[in-house]
Amino acid sequence: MSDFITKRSEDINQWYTDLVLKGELADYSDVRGCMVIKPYGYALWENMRDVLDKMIKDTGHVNAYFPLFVPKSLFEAEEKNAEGFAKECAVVTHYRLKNDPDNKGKLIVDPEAKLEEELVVRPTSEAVIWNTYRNWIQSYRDLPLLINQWANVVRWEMRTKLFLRTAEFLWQEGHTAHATKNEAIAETEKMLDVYADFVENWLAIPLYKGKKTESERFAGADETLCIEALLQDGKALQAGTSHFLGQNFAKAFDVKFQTESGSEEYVWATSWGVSTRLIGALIMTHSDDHGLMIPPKVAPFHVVFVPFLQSKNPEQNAILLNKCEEIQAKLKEKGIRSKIDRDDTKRPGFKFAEHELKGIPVRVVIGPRDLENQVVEIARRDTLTKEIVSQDQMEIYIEKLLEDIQSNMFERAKTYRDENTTRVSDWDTFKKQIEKGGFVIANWDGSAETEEKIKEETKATIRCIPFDIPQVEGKCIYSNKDCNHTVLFARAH
RNA sequence: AGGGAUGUAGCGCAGCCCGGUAGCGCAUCUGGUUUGGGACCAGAGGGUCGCAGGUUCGAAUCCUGUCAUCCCUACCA
Repeated sequence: MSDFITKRSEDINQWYTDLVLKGELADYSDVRGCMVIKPYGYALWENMRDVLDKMIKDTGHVNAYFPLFVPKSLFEAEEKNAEGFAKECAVVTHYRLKNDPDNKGKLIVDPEAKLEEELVVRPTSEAVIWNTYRNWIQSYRDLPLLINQWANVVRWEMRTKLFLRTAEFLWQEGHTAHATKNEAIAETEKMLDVYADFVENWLAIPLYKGKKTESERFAGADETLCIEALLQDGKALQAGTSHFLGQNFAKAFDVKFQTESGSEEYVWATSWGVSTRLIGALIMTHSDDHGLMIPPKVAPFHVVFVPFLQSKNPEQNAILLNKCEEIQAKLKEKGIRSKIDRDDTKRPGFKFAEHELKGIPVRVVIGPRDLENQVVEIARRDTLTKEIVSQDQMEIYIEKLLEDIQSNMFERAKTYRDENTTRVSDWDTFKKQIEKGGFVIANWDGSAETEEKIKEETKATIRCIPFDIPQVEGKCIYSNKDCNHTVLFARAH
């Protein structure tokens, strides 16, 4: 059947693409490198966004919106940041089209309408925001300034992959200004914890938290903290980052404030972001050969009802649908989102497969036999098991079941992650382990040269210097020098 | 950006070598029989063959260019 998806064991990249397309999360567009997020995928994003937005606000931040376009002169003000993004920027050079005199009905760029200064389509908003902050910050009383924005950004990628790497993507970016270095560092750490909380407890994706090495650091940052996930293809994925920007942007944009004692100082900055890439992480962490598996806490629908409708039996259909609506109303009181599959042209087996493909956590099946017996059949997506449950108190059963599914999905992902995290101490084992996939814990001498050599020879990078794995004395996996940096290696997306 | 492959109906493909009326399967629509794990029968609709040039009496087919997608490298959230 054409609707079947490729098995993970056959081709995991095709499996992933099948899940996104056939699960109706997104579609390819006719625009290079850009995708269309379909209603079902966008509903998932909205749920994720709403939860995270609340967490960001609960930690004292407010939302604002800054322009899509960045004048080139502003963009280049912070040199390291500009250099880091330069080769993936889309640039607007003209502001007008006109009719093509040689080709009726076609348009050409009007050469008369060249912009005096080119506009960079934001790959990130530090430049525009810091240029604005200069005007907003005069005194220590204006600090801290804690602002977040939900926006789209563009990074001109050569090779794209649905959700995981697209030219345009949606994200949130927080940009904060502080009076002291310590306060900015605390903010950087706090937001990393917010991300970790969100990703582990809502998306059910286990993480390693840590800090980036200098070579993996965000351009323009003094320190980059990150959360790293392990996907089912054995590759690591940076799921979110939080940057301590020092005074780099304050100096580049001349953002100073007057202290209580009257002196003038540059402010300290942070920025932090997560994107629609998290949807890719979610898909690649939880799904199986039957399709998507969406954690209940962010699923567009918690429950789908499949009544056994028969096109020639409208009376019975009405009774079945009534029963579904009755249960649906009770579920709604508990905050459980559900939908009823009212299609009477498809057979039940087809529908089961369809809803499994879309990853709906719980399926409630009800037919004439169940009506007689006052029961329903409840199937859970994570284990694919079914149970017959009495119709009274169903909403309590389902509420509990959703919690079980959420925690089971996290535990299962954590087991996979832990089983694929290996500590090694010799180079041969290191290479073999990297080849197999997963995280490899090893000691590193701290030098960029060693890091680079390891990358050249194994394609593995240092994902982070992890916070939750003890730093131990030992010899560097590559150079054999004594050292005490214990780091996390993996091949990454 | 480099190497390889592919663009023909909504999807998956055949036809191309050897130029001569556009095909198949799935999906869709209509009617009927079905319905507790991806139903069956009959009929119907749907395509400027990625796009632009060229060769030719004639191009899906040959030639040139171009764009896009997929895989492998490089880069990246």
